[in-house]
Amino acid sequence: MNIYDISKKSNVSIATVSRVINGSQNVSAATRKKVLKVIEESGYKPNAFARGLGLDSMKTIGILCVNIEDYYFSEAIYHVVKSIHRNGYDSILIFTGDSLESKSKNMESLLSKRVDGIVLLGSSYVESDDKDNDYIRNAAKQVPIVMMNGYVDGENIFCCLSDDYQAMYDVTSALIEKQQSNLIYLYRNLNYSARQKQKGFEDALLAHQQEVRNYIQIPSGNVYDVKKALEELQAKGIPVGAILCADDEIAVGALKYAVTHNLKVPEDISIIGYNNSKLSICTNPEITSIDPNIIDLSSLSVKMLMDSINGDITPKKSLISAKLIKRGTTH
Amino acid sequence: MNIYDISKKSNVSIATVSRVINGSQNVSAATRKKVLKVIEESGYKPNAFARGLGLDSMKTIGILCVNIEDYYFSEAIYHVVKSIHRNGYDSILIFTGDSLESKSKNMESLLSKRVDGIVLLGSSYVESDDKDNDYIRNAAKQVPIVMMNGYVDGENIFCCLSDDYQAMYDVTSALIEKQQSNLIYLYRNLNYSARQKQKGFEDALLAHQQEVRNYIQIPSGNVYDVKKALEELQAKGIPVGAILCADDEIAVGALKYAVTHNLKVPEDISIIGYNNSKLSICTNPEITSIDPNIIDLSSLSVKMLMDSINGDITPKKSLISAKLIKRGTTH
DNA sequence: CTGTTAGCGCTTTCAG
DNA sequence: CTGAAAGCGCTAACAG
Repeated sequence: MNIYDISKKSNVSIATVSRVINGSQNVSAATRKKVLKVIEESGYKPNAFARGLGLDSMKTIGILCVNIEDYYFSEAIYHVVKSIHRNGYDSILIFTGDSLESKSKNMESLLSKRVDGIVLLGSSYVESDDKDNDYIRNAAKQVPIVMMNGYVDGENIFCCLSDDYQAMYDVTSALIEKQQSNLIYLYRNLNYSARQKQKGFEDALLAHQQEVRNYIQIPSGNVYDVKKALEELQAKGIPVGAILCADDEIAVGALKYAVTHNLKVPEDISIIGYNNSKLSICTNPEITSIDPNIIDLSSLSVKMLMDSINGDITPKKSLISAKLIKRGTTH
Repeated sequence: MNIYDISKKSNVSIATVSRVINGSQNVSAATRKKVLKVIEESGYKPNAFARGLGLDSMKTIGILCVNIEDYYFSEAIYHVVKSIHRNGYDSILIFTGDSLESKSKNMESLLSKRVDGIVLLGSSYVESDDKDNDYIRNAAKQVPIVMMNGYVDGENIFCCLSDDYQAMYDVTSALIEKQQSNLIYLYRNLNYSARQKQKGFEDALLAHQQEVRNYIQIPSGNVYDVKKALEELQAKGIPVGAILCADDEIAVGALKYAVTHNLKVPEDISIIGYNNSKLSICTNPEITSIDPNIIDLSSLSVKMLMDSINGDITPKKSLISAKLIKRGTTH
C-alpha cells in the first residue's frame, strides 16, 4: 500500500496525495476530502524511509549517554527524550560506556543514520586531552551537537551546563563561614562536572585561607566503598568535619559511615550531596543536597538543539544555576 | 558523497561497491581492496535512508515506556537498550505516559517509522479491559512485539515476565510461618505486576488461614505519602506487623514511618521492598527486598524479540524467577 | 488547483 | 566475478 495505490483509488495524481498528506494548502477542499477518505479506509501510512530519503531527515535526534551509574542520568534521559518528543522528533538512545573508541564509533553510527542533531549527555563526553574531543568537532560538521553538562569549544557545538563550580563554591564558603573546618571532597571520577565542583570547592577554601587537601576518589561510587574510604581516613587520624560529595550516592555512603560510627549528624559531621535525587530523602536524617535543576537543564539543552536545527540564533554556552536544598545533614 | 562517487573513483560499478559495502563474497580480493581504499579515503558513509527504503528496515527497535517514576524502569531501559545494541540494532525510545490514547498513538508512530520490532516496557501496557489491548494486537500484525513484565494474548506478541506472583507468595508465606501477623500490602497502582504481587500476597494469606485485608494504594508512591498513609492506619488503631511493598520507594516510606514513630525494625515491624534497587541500601537498617533479576529479564526480552524477527521459534511467554535479598528490615 | 517527472542513494535481479 | 538497469515510495520543481 503506497502513494500510487491511493492516487489510483482516489483518481488524483500522487503529487496531490502527497500534498494532502503533508497538509499543503494548494488542494481544493473537495479533493482533500476525497483523498483523505481513501487514505482512512485503506489504512495507508506513508513510508518513513522514502520520505527520509527525499528530505534527508527522519526527524530524529541521537542521544549518547555513557551509562546510568548515577540516577541523575536516568532522569536526564527522561526529560531530554520527552522534550525532544514535544518538539516533534524521535530519539535514538545509545549507551556508549566510557571508552573514547566506543564514544567515537557510536557517534559515527548516529551520523550514518542521518540524525538531525545529537545530544551528548553528561560530563564524561569531555576528554581531558582536548585533541581527543576532535571526534565531536568533526561530527559537528554534519549536524549540530549539544553537550549537556560538558564544554568543548567548536563550530556547531552548543553547551548547556549546570553551574557546578558556583554551587560548590557557595556551599563550601557558607560552611566555612559557619566555622566548619576539615572539609573534604568525595568524587567518583574527574569528568568535567566533577572537576568544576572540585575547583569550586578548592577556590572557596583558598578564598578563606584554608588548607586545600583531601580529595578522595571512590571510582565505584558505591556506598560501601565510600564508607570504607572514610574509615581508612579515620584510621589515619585525619579529622573530618564536613563531607562534600559529587553525587548523592556518595553522600549516602558518607552518612552510612557516620551512622555506623555513632557520629552525630550534623553536629559532629556535615554531609552534602549533589543532584537532589530520590536517594537524598531515603536516609535518616535526610541529606542536604545541591539541586542542579535537571528539568530546566534538559529542556534548555533540547531547545538549543532545536534552535540550531531551525537556523535560529543559538548561544554557544548556557549556564543553569543550581540551588542548595537544606535537609538534616547540615545546620 | 554517494555510491556513484565511489564507483567512479574506483572504476567499478555501483553494484560492486554495494557488494563490497555489504561484505558479499562475490568480489575479487583485488577489487575489494581497491574499493575499500577509495571508501576509506573519501570517508564515505552509506545513506541509511536509501538502504532502509530498499530493505524496508533500518535495524531499529522501538521501546515504549510509561515513565521513570520508579528507578526500576531506568535500569530496565538501560539493559534493554544495551542488549538491543549488542544485537546490532538501534533503539528509538518514547515515553508515553499512562493514557491509553497516548500509548496507542505512539505505537502508531513507531509503526510508521517502520521499526523492526517493539518492546513494551513495564506492566502498565496491560489494560484491565482486554479490549483496550487491541491496539497492541493490531500493531503486532506488522512487527513482533515483546511485552516486558506484562501479558497480553495475541498473535506475534511475546511476553517476558518476572514471576512476581510466586515471589510474593513465597515471601508472604515465609513471614506467616515465622509467626508474623497483621501483614499489609502497599502499592502504587494496580498494573499487571502489582496485581500479580497482590494475588501472591492474598493467596498466601488464604493458604495459611489468615484474614485477607489491608491493601493500601499510594498513587504517588512518594515516601512522605506512604508515611502519612501508615500514620492514618495507626490512628485508626489498625495493627501492622509487616509491610510488603510493591516497590522500594514505598518501602523507604514505610521505614521512615517506623523510624519516626520509634518502632523497632524488624522486631516491631518488618518491611519488605521490591526491585532491590539502590534505594534499598540507602536506609538504616537496609531494606530487605525482592530482586526481580532485571538484567536477565531485559536480556531475555530482547532475545525473544530478536528470535522472532529472525524467524526462530520463540516461546509466547517466559518467566524469570525473583529472589529475596535479606537485609535489616526482616528477621 | 492539479499532474508529470526527475531525482533521493541503495539493493538486487539478470546477463554476461 | 562484474555491470546495467529496474525498482523501493516519496517530495518538489515545473508546467499547465
